[in-house]
Amino acid sequence: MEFESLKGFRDFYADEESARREVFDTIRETARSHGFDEVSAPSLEPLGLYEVKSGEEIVNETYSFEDKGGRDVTMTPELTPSLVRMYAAREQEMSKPVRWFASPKLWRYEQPQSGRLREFYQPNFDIFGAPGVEADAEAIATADAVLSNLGLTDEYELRVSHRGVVRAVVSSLGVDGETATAVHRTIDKSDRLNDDEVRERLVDAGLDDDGVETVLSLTSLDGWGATDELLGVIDGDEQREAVERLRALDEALEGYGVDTVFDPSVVRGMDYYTGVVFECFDTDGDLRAVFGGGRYDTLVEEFGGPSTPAVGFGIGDATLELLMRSADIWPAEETSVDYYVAVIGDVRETATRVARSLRDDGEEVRVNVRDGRSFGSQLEHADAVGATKTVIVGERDLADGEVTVKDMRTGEQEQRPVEGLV
RNA sequence: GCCGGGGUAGGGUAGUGGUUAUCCUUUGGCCUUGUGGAGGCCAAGACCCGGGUUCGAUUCUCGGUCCCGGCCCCA
Repeated sequence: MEFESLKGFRDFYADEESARREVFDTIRETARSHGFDEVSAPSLEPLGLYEVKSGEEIVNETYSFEDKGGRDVTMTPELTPSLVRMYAAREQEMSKPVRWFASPKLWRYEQPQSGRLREFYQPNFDIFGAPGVEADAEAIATADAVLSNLGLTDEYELRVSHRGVVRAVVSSLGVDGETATAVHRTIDKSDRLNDDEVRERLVDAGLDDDGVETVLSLTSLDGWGATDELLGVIDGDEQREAVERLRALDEALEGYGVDTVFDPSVVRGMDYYTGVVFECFDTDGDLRAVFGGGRYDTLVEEFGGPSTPAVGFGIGDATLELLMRSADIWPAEETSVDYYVAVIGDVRETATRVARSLRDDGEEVRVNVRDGRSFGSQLEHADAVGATKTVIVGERDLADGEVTVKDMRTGEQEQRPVEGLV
């Protein structure tokens, strides 16, 4: 084979695409049932769109190039900046809050790994113009509904935190720049590290003993009961505000019947998050985040729009597939069709008419397009392509103005008049 | 960007420094243009790419590439 697909890019053959489509249909239906309107955005954007607030790492991991007009452009590595741009451009004509759903393909130039590819799908849900905890809860509950509608139950866990918590802790340490970034990352990683490893990283970052102990007392917190203790780590306005918000969120989610856990190690990579942040992991802890999101209340304004609060999340398709496969609920990879029209003898014209009338009636129909194929072979083919029924159009029946409709599963068949088959 | 393990027909595999590279499956044809999922027969289909060593490389070696996994980062 002379050519193959690029590293980290996938071919979806019919069976695979059919399974993927089934999953995405469920996601789309969940979006609709939760009142999100579907939009879509360009796949190529000006590079500058991501330089504003996505974070340096994201920009380094993009497929970027100069186009023939000398513009620096980028294959979209995430959707939020595009949505924010779209929102800012038309916000005046839309009734708030605005709820958008989209399921774009995105691209990142990274080393492919389990649950990570260079081209992937990422269904996104966003709410613009609702500042309160009700919108946070609605976003998280929608994310939860997506997974439960897909058939997942206790295979996943929702973890919630607030950027204000980490921000307050870092500012109490009196550090900034690289040190602050290193502290962020260590907190983010702390779930997968033991205390000694966390301590080592913090010392490397340049924290003094008090600073290290402050961060450790934060990362050792776990569960909603620990929100009280947060105020013991740092007691300041920002911390209190974050704690109150998280408690209100927990309460609001009760109404949805959605369980979450408070986990101060949830930080999120995007620089634009400002408040509540959340992510979802498999319960076994083997996979990357299935989805992640949070509140970004300043991004719209930074993109030239009016001050607009926003909250949203994105679901990575690769990890979702891994999780569904491990739960054994990935849809069957097979294609199907309602009818196969078999042709025996010189009856092409009638067969075509039969196919047309079935299609006009909304059925999915595959008609034999190879004259001279043996009848046995046609039945075999009908079976192979997943036909529910086969209409046998043959000279013998046609003498009586009839065709035979065969149920491919039971093998039962009945004679039907050609006219008025439907 | 870095590190480790891999690459034999469409899928799964066996094997080898030297005749025609194994088996299962698949695909096409026929038995079979009026009854499929079974069976029989026939056919198609592969040593990732390039350099080196060698009389000879699919096999050894080096580089690349892709896949799998880990780090960084992240969905």
